[in-house]
Amino acid sequence: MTMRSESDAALTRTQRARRRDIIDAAIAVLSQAGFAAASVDRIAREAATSKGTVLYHFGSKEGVLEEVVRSLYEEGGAYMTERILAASGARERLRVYLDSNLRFIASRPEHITAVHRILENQPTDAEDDTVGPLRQLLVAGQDAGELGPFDAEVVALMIRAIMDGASFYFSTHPDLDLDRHIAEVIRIFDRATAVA
Amino acid sequence: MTMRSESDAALTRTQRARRRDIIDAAIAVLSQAGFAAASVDRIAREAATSKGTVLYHFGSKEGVLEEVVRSLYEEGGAYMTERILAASGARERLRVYLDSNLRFIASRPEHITAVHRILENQPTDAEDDTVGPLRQLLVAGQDAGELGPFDAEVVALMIRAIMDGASFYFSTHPDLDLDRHIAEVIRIFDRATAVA
Amino acid sequence: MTMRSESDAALTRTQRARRRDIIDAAIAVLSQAGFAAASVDRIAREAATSKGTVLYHFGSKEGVLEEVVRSLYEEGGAYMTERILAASGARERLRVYLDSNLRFIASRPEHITAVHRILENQPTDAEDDTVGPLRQLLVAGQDAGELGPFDAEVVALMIRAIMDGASFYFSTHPDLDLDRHIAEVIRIFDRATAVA
Amino acid sequence: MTMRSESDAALTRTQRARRRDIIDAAIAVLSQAGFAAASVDRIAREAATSKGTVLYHFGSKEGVLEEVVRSLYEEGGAYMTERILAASGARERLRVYLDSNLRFIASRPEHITAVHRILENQPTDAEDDTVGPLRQLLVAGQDAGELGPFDAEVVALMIRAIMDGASFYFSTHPDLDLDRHIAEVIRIFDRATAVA
DNA sequence: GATGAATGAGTCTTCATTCAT
DNA sequence: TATGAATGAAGACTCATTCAT
Repeated sequence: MTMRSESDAALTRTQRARRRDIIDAAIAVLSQAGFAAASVDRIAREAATSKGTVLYHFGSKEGVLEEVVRSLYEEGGAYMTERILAASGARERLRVYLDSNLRFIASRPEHITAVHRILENQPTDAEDDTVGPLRQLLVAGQDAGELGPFDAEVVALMIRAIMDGASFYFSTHPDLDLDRHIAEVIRIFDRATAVA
Repeated sequence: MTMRSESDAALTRTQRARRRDIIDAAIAVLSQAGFAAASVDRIAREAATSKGTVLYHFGSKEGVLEEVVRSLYEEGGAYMTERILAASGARERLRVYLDSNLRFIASRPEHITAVHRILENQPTDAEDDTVGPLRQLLVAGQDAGELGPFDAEVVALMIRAIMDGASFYFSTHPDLDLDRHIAEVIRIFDRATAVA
Repeated sequence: MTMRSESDAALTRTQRARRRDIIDAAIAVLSQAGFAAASVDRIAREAATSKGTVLYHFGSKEGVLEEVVRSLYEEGGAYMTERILAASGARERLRVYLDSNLRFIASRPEHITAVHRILENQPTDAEDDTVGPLRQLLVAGQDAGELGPFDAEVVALMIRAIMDGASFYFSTHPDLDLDRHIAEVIRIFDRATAVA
Repeated sequence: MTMRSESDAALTRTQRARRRDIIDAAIAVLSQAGFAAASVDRIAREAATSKGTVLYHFGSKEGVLEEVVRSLYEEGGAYMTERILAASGARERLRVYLDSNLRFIASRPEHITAVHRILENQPTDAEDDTVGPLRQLLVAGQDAGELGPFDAEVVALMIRAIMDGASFYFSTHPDLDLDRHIAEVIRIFDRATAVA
């Protein structure tokens, strides 16, 4: 074991870069070749390194996949949370939720596809958490009289389903008019949640 | 050949019944344990038979999975097509589309989850075909003046995404009030596609 | 078990024909597709029957292969032995040996290829017996002063090797001038065994 | 990288040595137990290693067998080609061909048997190439007036057949007098190809 | 007599992981 | 830090054989 202090920034930076390379490679293989093809060896070759090195950095294949998932959530949270919190009013917050979510999805379709494939192939499915905050947002809007009397659970589910479906559609339609697409989704949920 | 009564089923399974058992087992394993866990051996044990028997009847693992997919499409087509064709007018046809689709999904959530997992783990993804007919239905309604000036492609995609998401939700919420859920979805798309 | 007397010629004839069909199918598969491809199932399909039927008639796969070998030896013996015994003098007998052997090989190249493939893939190799009679023929000729002072063992081996090689050559060169080929082989061994 | 002495061989096998071990094991199993018995597992055990290691080094079973064939051709070419080219005159060249060929066969009968078994069990058989050069040698000798008016194709085939048969005979008769055997073969073909 | 169905043993191959260097 | 080598577990598939009908 080599000694390595926290302040040894040069090495740490190298290490981080190498980890980033491997995660990027994993994302590329997962999104382009599918879950079954994403072996440690294939990811290593995509990252121009060796199987041993991948496992040296992440301990196990599961470690790599967890980092692929974690980093997406981290980036997604950073991207969306402040935008949504900055919005005032439930209606505006819903608009920003849809807008920032779809823009984030469009900005990294491969990463999102990769995470989908990982989650679909894992026994643990506790995705319900992603619906909770959204439902709360809607219910708060209804309580405040800003949003109409729709079923918040159903609408939240619809929105989640549309977000999940969007990544697949975006990655297969690179020439999409994103602004128009987003505007249309917002318009429809504006109508769906209107008070009148 | 001796005549066999229906009640003799335990001893004299016909080939069709054995195939059905295996397909049911494959659906159960795929939906409950995921694609990666769905080995031929696991499916065989779930069907209370042997690996060799599964491959004897279907030739290969791929043959089993293809039959899982095929049988769902067959059943789904039979279930929905006549209902939708029977409807008059684009608005009514859209309602029937949503209703029959969601009822079919709710009637066999495991089968649908299984097919999702198979398609997600296959290289070839040409699911766009499922959006085409729906878009045509919407455009026809717009041309006839029955439906408003929304973006038919976007709405069709939203509907497809919601259908795809529904099977997961239905299978994880068995106590769901299906009628209410369906009514809400229909209400929202009624609004979204309203002329005014 | 059905009763079947020896005089029940109709059934016996059927049975013999069926066995013959299966042996012919085995020969065809072995010679055309190789030993590895010669599964019971493949042989059965080639014979337009079922795996169960093949095993019913021959007990095991080994039984089929043994019959392929046995029938060739039987036919070969019947074809060659009387011709060779009818020849007078060692030199003439050697000529007839070469001639009848090569003609027999040319008459059923597939059967001979099939037997080669079987023997090559069996642990038991006691092919030396085929050289013995030939060596005796040569030695007798030398003792009688008809043949020269060559090494009988080596010449016998050469002849056997040429016979073995001939079947492969004959089956890959159907347009061969057999008479000329045989004449040449005889001429060479006439010279090789000449007294002077 | 530490310097390693030759005597350190037990601990630090180089990849080439390990590959050689596996090829030797494959040759041993093929020649002693036959093609059907030559499973990857059996070869691995013969090489005192594991199935995984064999496939790690050669990629597939086919890769192992190809190397068994390739290495024999390489060694045979190196052994014979220079000797034959060094000979002057067709008659002398034929003698050297027979001599070097038989000596090479006698020097590694197991390897040759192994290659025979591999080629016999492969669909593609284009062994005719081995006859071509030999026939050319004979025809050149006839054109030069050194060799008599025999059928070059037939004689070439006879020689090839004898070479092929020799490996089997040599491996089953380890106490053979090789020099005498070779001398006899050469004598016979000297006579067979004599001008007079 | 004949055959469809079933099965267990054996084969090749992939792959995540461990380890020595 | 990095990696080549090695390995065992698991998977899909083939196939000879058994058995009930």
